Amino acid sequence: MKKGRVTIKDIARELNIAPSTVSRALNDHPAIKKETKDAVKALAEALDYQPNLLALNLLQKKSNTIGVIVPEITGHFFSAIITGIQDVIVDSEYNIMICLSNESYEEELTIVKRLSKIQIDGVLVSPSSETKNFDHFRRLQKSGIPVVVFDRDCPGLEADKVLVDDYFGAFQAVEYLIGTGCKNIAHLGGPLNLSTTDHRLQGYLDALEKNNIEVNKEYIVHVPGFNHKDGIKPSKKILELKKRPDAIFAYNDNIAISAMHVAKKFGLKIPEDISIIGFDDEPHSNFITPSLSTVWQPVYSMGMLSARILLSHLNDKNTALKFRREVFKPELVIRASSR
Amino acid sequence: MKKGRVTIKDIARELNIAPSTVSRALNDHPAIKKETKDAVKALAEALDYQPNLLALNLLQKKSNTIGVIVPEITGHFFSAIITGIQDVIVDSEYNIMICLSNESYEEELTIVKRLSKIQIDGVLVSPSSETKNFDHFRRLQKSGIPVVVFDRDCPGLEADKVLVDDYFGAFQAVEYLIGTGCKNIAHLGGPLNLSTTDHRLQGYLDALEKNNIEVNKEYIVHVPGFNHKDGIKPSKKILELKKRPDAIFAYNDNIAISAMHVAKKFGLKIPEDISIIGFDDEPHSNFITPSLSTVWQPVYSMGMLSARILLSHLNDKNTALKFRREVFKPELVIRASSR
DNA sequence: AAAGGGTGGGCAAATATTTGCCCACCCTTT
DNA sequence: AAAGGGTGGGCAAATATTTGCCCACCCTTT
Repeated sequence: MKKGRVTIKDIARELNIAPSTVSRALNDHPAIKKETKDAVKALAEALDYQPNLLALNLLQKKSNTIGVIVPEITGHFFSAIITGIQDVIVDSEYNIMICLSNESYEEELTIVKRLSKIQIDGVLVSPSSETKNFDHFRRLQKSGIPVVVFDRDCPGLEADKVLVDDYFGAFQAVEYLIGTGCKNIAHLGGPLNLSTTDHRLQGYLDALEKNNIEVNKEYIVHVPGFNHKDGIKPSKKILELKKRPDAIFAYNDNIAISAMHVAKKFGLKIPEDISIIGFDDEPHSNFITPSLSTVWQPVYSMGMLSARILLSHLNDKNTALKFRREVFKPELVIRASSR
Repeated sequence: MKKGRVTIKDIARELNIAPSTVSRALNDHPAIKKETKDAVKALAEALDYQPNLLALNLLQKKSNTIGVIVPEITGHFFSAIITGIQDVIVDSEYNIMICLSNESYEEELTIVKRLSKIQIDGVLVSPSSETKNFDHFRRLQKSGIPVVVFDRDCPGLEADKVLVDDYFGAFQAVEYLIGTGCKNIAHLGGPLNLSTTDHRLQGYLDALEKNNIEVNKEYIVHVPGFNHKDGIKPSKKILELKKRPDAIFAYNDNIAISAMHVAKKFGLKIPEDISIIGFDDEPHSNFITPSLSTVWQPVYSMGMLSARILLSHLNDKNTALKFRREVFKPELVIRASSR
């Protein structure tokens, strides 16, 4: 009793019954009479018996763990999604293992190998910005592991997907800018090779076209990454243009904030001289000066829904056959950084 | 071969040897001759044999997983620490399981129970702000699981600790404010019952005392949480004081940013009318206007060191006897929000 | 008295791997 | 010829649990 944990055999020996009977008693198997069950349960309680999940895992060939693969967590976006995922999963019998790909295809590959080695039961993934080939996810699916893709799409991969209508968000933001009289609207686009980058760019382009504004190629500059520092040079590039834009629609809030930073350094007034709109609605965006207009996304809900979809597959293997595609609508939030 | 994964027995059958021999061959046991080893390894390769870690876990009574318990991850602080932890652990044979206590003692308790049920091998923890009793961590230690505490101390708990010298950081910040001529320095303190809150407050108090400035109780207001919104009311309370302070030292950057926000609403100029200094040096703090003076902490390194200490215990059970206590020095970063 | 059926629970296999112990075989030595 | 020792590898237990199959026992029925 002192050494090692209490097992089903200890209880069996004590009660002079077979381990199998203890197992059945604890699981309320009908073939066991009430007195035996009661005795077993009482002793299990008394000895503080804890079933050994490691043995169960081996028997059931599953680890009761689901993997979550995200590019990073230092920003607010993925952290909030993970919080949503966690809050759903915590009520299930599953544990979650969070893995960071650091926006690297290589690392993502390693993670997937690792997860499949520990016999993960399901995977939630937002691919790295380098990932163009999705065969590693297909391999998971082939070995029976459901995969749910969130936020960043994997074009061509058949899987459950929980996405945001980035196109719509971008279109709205740019139409709003046009509506307030901006004529020369620049776009600080996201890193290339990302569905979100493409869709936001397309929303920008279509909003211009719909309003008969000609696209100026110089007004579109893509940033190399997602952080503040990644927005500085591109912002300068745009603001140094001979025909300086009177508005910037940025890929995300971080980039929008660097654009504001640079614009101020250039002596521009926001929003009088230039309107700036971001994307994501990070918590601090409301508290900077001027407060940032941006496109809000239901991040937490996306996390929750992704997790729920995965759980539904895990609980009912049959549903794994048809994939769901859920697209959340983002919402434009106008604050002080735009006219 | 098609159904289910390849096991050691499949290889044994194919080669007409015993499974034990296959196991020894794969593990380069000296009792196996080279030819046998080569044959086994070749076939294992050919069949894409993957050892079943679930079986190994059961045998070794360990899950090869370490748990990381943090209060939240939506802020930059814990996300960056986790990134540091992850970057160290990823090179080991361990997996990490991140658990969010949501600043709740109850949830923390549930997490610990869960982790001990899945027979976690080690734990890295920053306790919730509600946690006053550390018996759940002691129980882990008693069952042989090393516990490393980071950032937020658990007073009275004997364990490895990786902390920041909050006292020193606060002292420096306040002395700097005094040095630039501020006479009435307020402190927006952190949530109560937190080692970091206590130490930063003490640094504030001692810096005042050392410079013969009397403490004004009205100048000390504690915030209820860590986010921007939690700083609004306390900031108003302080700025509405008859004798308005000429400087604020805030518990963290979020709170400092709300203070800036409120100060601007009050028509105050920063730093002319009031200096503001935060704590944490979050990435956006450099990009707001005016850029925020703050106290930088080596977050990423703290994560790495915590993970390294835990790994050292896991690799050598003997070192578990003496606990390490590492205290990082923070650094004051002066920007534009202070005179 | 034999057959039938229900109740309660035990045996042993199964999950995949490692490892202590043993043994066969062969060569060498006395 | 017997003893001794080294090499190579097999047997079976061990890890903790579940579960298919079986069986003993008892009562009832014909």
